[in-house]
Amino acid sequence: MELFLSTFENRIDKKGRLSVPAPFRVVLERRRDPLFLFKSLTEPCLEGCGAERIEQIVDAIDSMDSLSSEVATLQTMLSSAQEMKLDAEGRIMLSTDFIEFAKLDETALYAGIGRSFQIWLPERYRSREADARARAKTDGLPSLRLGHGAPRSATDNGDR
Amino acid sequence: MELFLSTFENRIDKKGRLSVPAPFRVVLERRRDPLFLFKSLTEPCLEGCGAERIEQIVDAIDSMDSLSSEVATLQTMLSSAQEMKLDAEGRIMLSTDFIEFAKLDETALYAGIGRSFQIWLPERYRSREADARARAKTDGLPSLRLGHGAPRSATDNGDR
DNA sequence: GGAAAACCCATTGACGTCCATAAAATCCCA
DNA sequence: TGGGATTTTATGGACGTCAATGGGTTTTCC
Repeated sequence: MELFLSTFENRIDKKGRLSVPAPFRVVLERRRDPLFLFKSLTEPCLEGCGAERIEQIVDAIDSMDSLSSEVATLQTMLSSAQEMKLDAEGRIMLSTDFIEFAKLDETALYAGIGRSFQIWLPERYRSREADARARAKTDGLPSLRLGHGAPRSATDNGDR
Repeated sequence: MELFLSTFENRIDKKGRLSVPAPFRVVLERRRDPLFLFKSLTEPCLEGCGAERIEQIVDAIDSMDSLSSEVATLQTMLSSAQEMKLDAEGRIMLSTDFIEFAKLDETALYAGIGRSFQIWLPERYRSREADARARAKTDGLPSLRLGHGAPRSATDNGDR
């Protein structure tokens, strides 16, 4: 598998250490990509992604008007981003800044959403999930135009 | 890593010394680049970068109409730039000019924004960050669909 | 001679590394 | 097929290292 899927709940110990789910670890190892976490711009959760996403943002900033508010927004993302090093047991250390931002306490919920994942306070995530399901019932499903999304082959290989 | 990311808060001691965050130092050392600081043109903060970036600005000036006001603006940046020498412990000495410009007092906040970083008075930075997040919630996220790779939509699609 | 800068060393607290344990999943062989 | 054995995973704690910080001493330049 090469995508982040499913959800996992793990404990955060007193030192702020948090195990990365084993299935996510194999995805990261396979991509041979460092892991970055940053604070979501729109929701009280953390987002995990690979280096290519970070580089995308850096390049976007360089090509935009440096006075635009969009640049300020992208800079906010970068300045909250941290490269996470896994210890021998596959754990990351969450800074107090991260913990407070996502309002985490003793357990964290990983939600895999394909090419990236999010980290939530479990109760908060579940209530959002319930909202989303309710909305789907009233508003119907977003149209999924499949097939034209990824014109490239499966192997992506973003080395340097 | 080769980018300036994340934020760090360090103290300015009585002598005006300020530690450069260790991750930033390794970026500079790896590029074997001296560190330059200059006053931001648009905000009350200092900007830090390597020599490479300074040369970029110089080249940009050379290729522009020397009478344009943009050139004058860029020249203003250069004229405030100082090469910073690190002491054995990785600290720089801020001139009173710099300190007054950014209105720093006891602690300074480093904000990594990719190829460069900024130095802020912590409270000032945080209020600006809050503004950016509020804007992102109402205006939506900047779309960054450039570059190569997967033509995904923006980050997480939080709004609806 | 005095102020400021460069240099050197000490402290402390955070973080990375290593090791131990328990629970769960997987394997294996009768 | 079932139950014991082995491996993997999650979690917790101990300890060493290094970054950040502060203070002191020497050097440099008016």
